[in-house]
Amino acid sequence: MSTIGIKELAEFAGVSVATASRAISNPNRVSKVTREKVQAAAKEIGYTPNRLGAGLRTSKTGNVIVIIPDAGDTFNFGAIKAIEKAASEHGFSVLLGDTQNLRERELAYGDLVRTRQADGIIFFSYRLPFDIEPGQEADFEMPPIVNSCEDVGRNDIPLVSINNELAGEEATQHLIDLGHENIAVITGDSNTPSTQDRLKGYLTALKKAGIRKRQEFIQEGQYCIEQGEESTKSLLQLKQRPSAIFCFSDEIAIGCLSTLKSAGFEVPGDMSVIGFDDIRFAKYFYPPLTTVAQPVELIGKTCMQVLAKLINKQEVPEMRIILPHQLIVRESTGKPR
Amino acid sequence: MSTIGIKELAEFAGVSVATASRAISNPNRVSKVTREKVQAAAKEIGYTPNRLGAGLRTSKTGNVIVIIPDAGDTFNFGAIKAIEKAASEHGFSVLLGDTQNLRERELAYGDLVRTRQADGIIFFSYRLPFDIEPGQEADFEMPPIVNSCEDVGRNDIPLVSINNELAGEEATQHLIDLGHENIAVITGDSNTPSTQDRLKGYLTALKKAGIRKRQEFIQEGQYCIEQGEESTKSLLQLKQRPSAIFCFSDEIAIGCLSTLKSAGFEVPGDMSVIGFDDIRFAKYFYPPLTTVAQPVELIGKTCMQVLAKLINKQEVPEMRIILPHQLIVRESTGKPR
DNA sequence: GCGCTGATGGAATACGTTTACCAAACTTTC
DNA sequence: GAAAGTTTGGTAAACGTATTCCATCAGCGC
Repeated sequence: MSTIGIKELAEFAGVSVATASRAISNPNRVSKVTREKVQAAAKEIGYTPNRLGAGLRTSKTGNVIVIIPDAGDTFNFGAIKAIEKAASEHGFSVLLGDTQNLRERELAYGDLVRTRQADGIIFFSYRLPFDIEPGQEADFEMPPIVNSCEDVGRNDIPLVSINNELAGEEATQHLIDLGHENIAVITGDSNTPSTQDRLKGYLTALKKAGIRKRQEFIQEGQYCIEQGEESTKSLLQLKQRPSAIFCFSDEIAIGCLSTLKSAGFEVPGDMSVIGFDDIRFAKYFYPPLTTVAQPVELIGKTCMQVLAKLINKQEVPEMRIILPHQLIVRESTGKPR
Repeated sequence: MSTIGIKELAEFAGVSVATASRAISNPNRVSKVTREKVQAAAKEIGYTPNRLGAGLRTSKTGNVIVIIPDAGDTFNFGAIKAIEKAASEHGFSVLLGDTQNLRERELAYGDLVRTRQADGIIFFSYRLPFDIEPGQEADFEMPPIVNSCEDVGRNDIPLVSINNELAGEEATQHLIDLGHENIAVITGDSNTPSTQDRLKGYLTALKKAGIRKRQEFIQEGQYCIEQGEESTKSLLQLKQRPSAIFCFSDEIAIGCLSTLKSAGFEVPGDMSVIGFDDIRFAKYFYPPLTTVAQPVELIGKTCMQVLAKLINKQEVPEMRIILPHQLIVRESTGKPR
């Protein structure tokens, strides 16, 4: 059972191998007549090009790898989905690289482009998926790679993100505007630039309003529901309790709301809660969650556009693309009692 | 800048190409001494095998494609994540194929194994990602493929699923046990076997309890939040309203709960609600959601195990693997008023 | 020393495609 | 009808690897 390759196709269509190849993968270098003839023949004998063979020749796989600490996180996954959509429009397939925050897995996925399983990388981690010292120059040629949502601070790698600091400030300001003075935060992983920046923004807002920072109001954590529960419990045990909590992700807010409810606190009556991300469940929370929306669709699309440019060795006009966020006021925030 | 291939590696390590290749990709066909020597050399000169070249030779890519109608759905995504984890343990990478229920995209992703971009397929759709008439024999050799969660009813393709009919019956029975007689359902896509089976189970439970089926209590829909909202509104407008709603997915239940709340209904006081899937948010709903848990981790792991067997041309002992579901009673169901 | 086993070397082939090269044929334009 | 341009054919090389074939060699038990 010999497989049908391009030689068989060429023979069947009555053209040369060269022409057959041109007709399949470079349709405009061939006359319309032959193109259609070849394509019809391909359909008839059931020819499908072997991308491995082609890839070996052209050094392209048509895959991009998305490296992400926790693909299960709703915000992260929204971004992946958006990337997948954009990728397929660009003719790429996406490989999923869920690292569970393990360095070993980050490196393994980062290797996929060196081993020619992928043409490029989009990563959502706060560290590069290569063995490079943070400040250092790379001692190898950097593959096509874009940095999304977490700014690793390299100016040789394009960044696609929102302005987390400003967003953090605005969220805090919203609470201040409502009259809150005792505002706690539950952060994400303090290694991540996103958390660091949002925290900066929070502090800036407090300072501008002349509100003293209280260390016990800053609960450092992880971007997950369980963290929201735990940190909220800690906050409720404080002698001087906050009247508002700024959760650095909507998942944290889920845990926070749930814990508040169990403890008999009314939201926003007894406690205002604001989230971050605007995941698609946010408006279905009880109460519907005030949050800072990140434009996931746009983030995904932009990442893929930039990556495609990099892969095709085109100029990337802007290395730091800052996309707009938006404060979405729903019903989980209100005036303090 | 010549790339370093296996020739260079062999030369550097002082062995033949054959031995170098054996040491890298078939470690037990070579003595420990040489194996370590070669691997050390590989590390030193930074050799990484080109999987394209290897793949071309071996006809293996190391990728599997997961084809799924809506990867954003929390249940679906849980399964993908589990597959990804299992895949990486088996040495595979996973390609993400979100079809948005478009036939064209299903076929495109199904083609990935013919074009040798993937070695196998796991699909969550109710139709095969190939052009085959439903009842027909395939006129080509079926690639390694496993059918997950939606039984397409082919005995030449392994199925990994729960028993949806039984699960549907048990969920309904739970409501009956609580004393409900007016039980509505909001289904998923009525093309899907999962919805068809759950519906069968629902009807069986009613019948066994001697409760008459009411057509207006059966709201056909989609597995999404918006459907939950819309169908719940319809149900609330009925002259004779149900006292309990069985939502065929937790996402539907989110929409349902939200609409009930807006309409001033207490859950479970005025209306009991039960979901399906036990997505990780289910227990954080208000009230925490009674639901039927699907073992997503196990589903993902099992799919990958079976697929790996298929890819390695090993015997698959069982073509229909039915995994256990579990009714999880939380606080969204109770006795009718 | 003999025969046996297991490890290795050297050379060559195949996987399926793209593309460069050059020549030939065909089409359009003036 | 000639010149210029476009399309095609034929051939061959290249991409990087695994693997086969056979020969060789080292080590080992007897």
